[in-house]
Amino acid sequence: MDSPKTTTTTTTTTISATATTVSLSDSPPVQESPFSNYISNLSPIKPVNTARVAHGLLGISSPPLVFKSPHTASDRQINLLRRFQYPQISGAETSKIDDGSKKSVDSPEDMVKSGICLTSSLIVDAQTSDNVNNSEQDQPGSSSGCVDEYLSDPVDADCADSVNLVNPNVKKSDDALQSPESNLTNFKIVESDDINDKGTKGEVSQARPEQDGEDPKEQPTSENKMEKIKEEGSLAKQPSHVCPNFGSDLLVDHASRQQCYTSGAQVAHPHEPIQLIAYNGSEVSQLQRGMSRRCLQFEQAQQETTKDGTYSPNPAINLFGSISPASSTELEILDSSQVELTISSHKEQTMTAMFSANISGKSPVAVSKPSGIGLHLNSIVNTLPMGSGASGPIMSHHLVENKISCSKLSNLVERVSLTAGDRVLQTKASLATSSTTSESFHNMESFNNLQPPEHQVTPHNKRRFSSEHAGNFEEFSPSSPKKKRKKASSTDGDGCKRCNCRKTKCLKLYCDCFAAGIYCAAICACQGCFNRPEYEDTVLETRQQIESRNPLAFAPKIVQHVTEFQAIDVEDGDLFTPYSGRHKTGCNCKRSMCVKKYCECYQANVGCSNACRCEGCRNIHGRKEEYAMTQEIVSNRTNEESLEGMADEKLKMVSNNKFLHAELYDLRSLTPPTPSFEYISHDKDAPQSRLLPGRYVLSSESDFSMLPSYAKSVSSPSNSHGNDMLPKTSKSLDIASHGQENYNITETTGQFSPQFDELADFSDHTPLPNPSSIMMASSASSKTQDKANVSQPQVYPGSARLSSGSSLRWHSSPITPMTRLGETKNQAQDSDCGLYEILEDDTPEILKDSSAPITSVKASSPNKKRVSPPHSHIREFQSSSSAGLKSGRGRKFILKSVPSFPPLTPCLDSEDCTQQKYQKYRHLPL
DNA sequence: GAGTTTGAAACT
DNA sequence: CAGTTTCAAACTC
Repeated sequence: MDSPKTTTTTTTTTISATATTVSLSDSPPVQESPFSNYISNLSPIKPVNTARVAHGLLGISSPPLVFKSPHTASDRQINLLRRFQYPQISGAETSKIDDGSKKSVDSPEDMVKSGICLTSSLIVDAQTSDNVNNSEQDQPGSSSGCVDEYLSDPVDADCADSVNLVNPNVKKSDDALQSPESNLTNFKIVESDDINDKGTKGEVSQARPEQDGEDPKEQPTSENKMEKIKEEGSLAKQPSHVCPNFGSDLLVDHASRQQCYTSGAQVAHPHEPIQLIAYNGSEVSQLQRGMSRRCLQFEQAQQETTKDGTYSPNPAINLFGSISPASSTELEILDSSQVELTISSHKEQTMTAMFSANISGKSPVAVSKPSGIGLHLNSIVNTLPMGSGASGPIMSHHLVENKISCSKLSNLVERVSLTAGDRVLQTKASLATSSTTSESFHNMESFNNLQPPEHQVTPHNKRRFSSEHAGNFEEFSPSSPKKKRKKASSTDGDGCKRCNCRKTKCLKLYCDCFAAGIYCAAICACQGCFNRPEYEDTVLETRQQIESRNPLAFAPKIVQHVTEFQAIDVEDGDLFTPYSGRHKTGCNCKRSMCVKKYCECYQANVGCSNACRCEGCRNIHGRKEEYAMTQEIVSNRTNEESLEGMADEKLKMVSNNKFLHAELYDLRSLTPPTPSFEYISHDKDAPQSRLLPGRYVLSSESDFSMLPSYAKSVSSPSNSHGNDMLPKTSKSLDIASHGQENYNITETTGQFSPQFDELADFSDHTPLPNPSSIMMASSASSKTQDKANVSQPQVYPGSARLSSGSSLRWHSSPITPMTRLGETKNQAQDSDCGLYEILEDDTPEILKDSSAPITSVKASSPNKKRVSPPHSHIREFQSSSSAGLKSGRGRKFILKSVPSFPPLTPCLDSEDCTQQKYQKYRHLPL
């Protein structure tokens, strides 16, 4: 298959196909002529196939959602999953194939890379799909992509992903049509190659009966591919880790794959290959991590589990721990989003860590915990908030800490283990450094990742692993309940939950794990835990009971809702204004003043809202009063905007997005602050930031002015930083528009950003071509930037955006990203209204209230153009990331990038920003 | 590490 | 729906 001839032809075909596809995409594909048929096949939009694919995917993937907030399972997630799967696969195979893949990839991918992504998502998709479809070769190649490719790919991948996200249909169609042979085949092949597992194939086949017939073909093709890969592999850079790791990696990958396959998300995407390349290391690790983490996907999990018959049909899985396929699937889904976001950011950030880790060689230990990813929206939310803000490294460290707590790994090591991107980094690192080191490291990670966090607790967790499975939680609890307890703080860096339940058996919402829809892990210090795969039935029953009482009991507590400021410009640019999350039911704090983690709002890094019944609210993320004010303002804005600029905005809309954005920003700046706004600013410090919409603040100056007041307020510790940040931020913003430069600047910004809302404001104000760019700049952490520079230099402005988005993920994502992502993704895809999306699902009534207005605004007025300035705050960043997600709904890359954020960020932020904040808060009178 | 505080969850 | 109790996390020492 891989013969050069084929490749060439394929490429050519692909090109033509691509062009054709593009045209076709718009109109129903012409099926009559063979050529047209072929093209049509390539074309992403085919209902029939799509349906089919959807079935497989949906059936598997969707159900598993732990949360009822159903949206999470959306196509997008699936896509994400797919990505991960690919990466994994690619990771294993890639190692073998890398070089070959590069070659093959080069032609096809290059085209894609060439900026197609930027040019048009459709085109990209078509190409990617075409490439994949046309020749299986391509996929492997893409997947296998060399390190460089990986680096470059990320962007492309992002683009593709974003595209996919944007047009789920397209993806589906592509997958269904094209993938069946190529993609599916690849997967199967890969699996077969890697593991030779019947189960995997069987699973896949189950997922897609259709494919059964294809299998035979696939294998041969796979073999061919493999051969090619091998041949090329020598040439290619090959991520050293990949090949060497096989033992572990393969297993891991396989396991993850299986899960994925099982879930059905496994369906390969033509696009994914590229993505895979990009994400390879990180994604894989993350996936594995996610895998390791047991999620309760209650209903689905059961079903799937039943089907599978065992949590870990594959030996590999078993090795790592019992992971219910279903759960894994869900996790993956959730994780995938996170991972994706995380990956890019992690890649960059992690790079350093990776290297260090590699050097240290402690990596194994570090790996212990899957960065993961907790996966539940709730968990995510919670976790994110925790870490909101700090620098990438810190975050990683933070995350790792949980893991590390048990182990005493160096920070570096921890970092390494933490980041999903590690692999990527490793890959890179391996290139730079000796492959061996990276390899070992990778292997370790993979195992660790796969292993449940519990095991991971200690570097030697692996050992436990077996025991763990065999034994119940009890085994663990006895081991070190106390220790665990302490460290076991509610969330791991990853966002994984840990509990210390003693009386509830982890079957009540008291248990964070249970509440998050995940099984307790070894890390948990719970006693008499029934929240384990072994007691799945019990868990499900209990869950149902609880749900019967409160259908939203397992829904994410933090709902993202568009705030006024969050205004969305979705039309062209898909600007996603950051949106802030709110606690679904609000808090009821009476003595903590919402400045301690006792407050769920504060804990989630979200401001208090009308739903809160708190007393003396001083939530730095936004006071309850402020929230009310904001709403008022928003309503006012809406009115004003609708009146003012309907026509103007439309005109602008017509103009380029950049133009539009810039103008919008300007307009915002111009827009006189609403009285309420001013009032708010005066009144409140930190909270104010939130209230202060960027638009209100005309210029950085205004921001500065704001800042002082803000700083004055004792409550906000960040103020000082904020001041510093602002200037930097502004710079970063300017630069950001230019592209890669952003990264450098961004770094500085990123560090600060987490804490400051102002940044968001700036970003808003700054006339960046794309909001995403802004986001990126602001969000990107120094580490990320560095990495980006190194790894992503390839990326171009357009791509940069994407990448930047990823970087943002780091910073901003922390909050709810996961949750949001899941929800958002689904929602986004669903309808045009990215904004609505959030509200829709999870947002409970309360949120709806706030949201409703927004949506109305959006719909009614051209406001969309305006990118409402984010709330200033860490949240804002996060929100921004989430915003990205929203954008995703639109179609843009941003979405993808946004989703990815969430996972890791928290950790990063957590240390720097969070701690600082925390300390400051402590000072606050409580 | 033990004990206290806190607020959500659960219960009445 | 409100009040009380239970619970586990967050926090303090």
